[in-house]
Amino acid sequence: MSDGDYRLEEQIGFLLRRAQQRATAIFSARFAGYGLTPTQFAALAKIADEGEVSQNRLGRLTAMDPATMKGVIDRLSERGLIAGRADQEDRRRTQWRLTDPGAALLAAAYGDGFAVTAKILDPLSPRERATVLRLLAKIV
Amino acid sequence: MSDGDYRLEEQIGFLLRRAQQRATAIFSARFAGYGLTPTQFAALAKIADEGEVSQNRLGRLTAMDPATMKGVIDRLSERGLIAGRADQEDRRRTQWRLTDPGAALLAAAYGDGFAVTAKILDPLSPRERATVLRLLAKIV
DNA sequence: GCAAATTCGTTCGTATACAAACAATTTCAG
DNA sequence: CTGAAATTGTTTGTATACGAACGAATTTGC
Repeated sequence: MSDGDYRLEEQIGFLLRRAQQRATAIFSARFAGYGLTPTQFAALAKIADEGEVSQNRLGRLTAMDPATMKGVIDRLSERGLIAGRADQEDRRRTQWRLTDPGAALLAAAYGDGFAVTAKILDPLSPRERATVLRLLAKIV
Repeated sequence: MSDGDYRLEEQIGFLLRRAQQRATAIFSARFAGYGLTPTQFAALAKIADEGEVSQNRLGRLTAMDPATMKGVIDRLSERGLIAGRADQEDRRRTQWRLTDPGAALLAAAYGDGFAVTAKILDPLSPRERATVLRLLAKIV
């Protein structure tokens, strides 16, 4: 396989990495005031959806492995945005829910979440936006 | 903005993060024998393209900031895959090139790079593959 | 020419991301 | 019922990723 054939800029992996860099940058700019990262926001949103959820299950819902999930949970918990309790039925589990400040912060932030999505997709036409979402969902 | 409106799974940022997780997993499985990460492979491929390249310029070509680039350079250099020399014309710069073992490893790995790309795109039709590359290039 | 601005590379701190190994607990199979 | 298997959460180590601040060197603007 000759060198000249491999064009990094055309590889899907490289494009995905760069697209995610731009997406994260747009998110960070918009969420600087909240002090939330993309993964932290995803965790809060999913806890809100579930009402109460175990740590590992939250990890599966937000696509974080257990080790990563622990760090995210620890930081949200230290900030008082979520609270955990030991599960009586399964003593391995910790169930997590939003605190009132966490719910209030999330409620205020949802609109910015939509704004981030809109800005990331801004270079595309409405038709292209639907296409890219559909194709990405297929390769996930 | 009501909670129920925000569906994490449909946000472009979340899809990009999950797609990249899958891409990285496929890369890691294929490149386990080389002990190369996606960014390390990208750096080697770009150094090969350039012949000789400064650290910051390599970072721009591979989409890594200077702090990240340093870590990647250090690990490739410690393994003897690349070698650096002080630039006489601009004494702030270090110029990097492949060593013979680095060039040999890269030559052997190119084919696996194509295989990774093919496997990531496997769920898509040829037409869809071209579309997703084109749309991702637009949002980068 | 020369001060200001920029560039190059480094360092520190924080936050994902994941492999691997682990103890505690629960579930499953025979 | 009981030993094996699976699940839950933790810890350690390695590797991106990037903001911020920094000294050294170079380029720019006037």
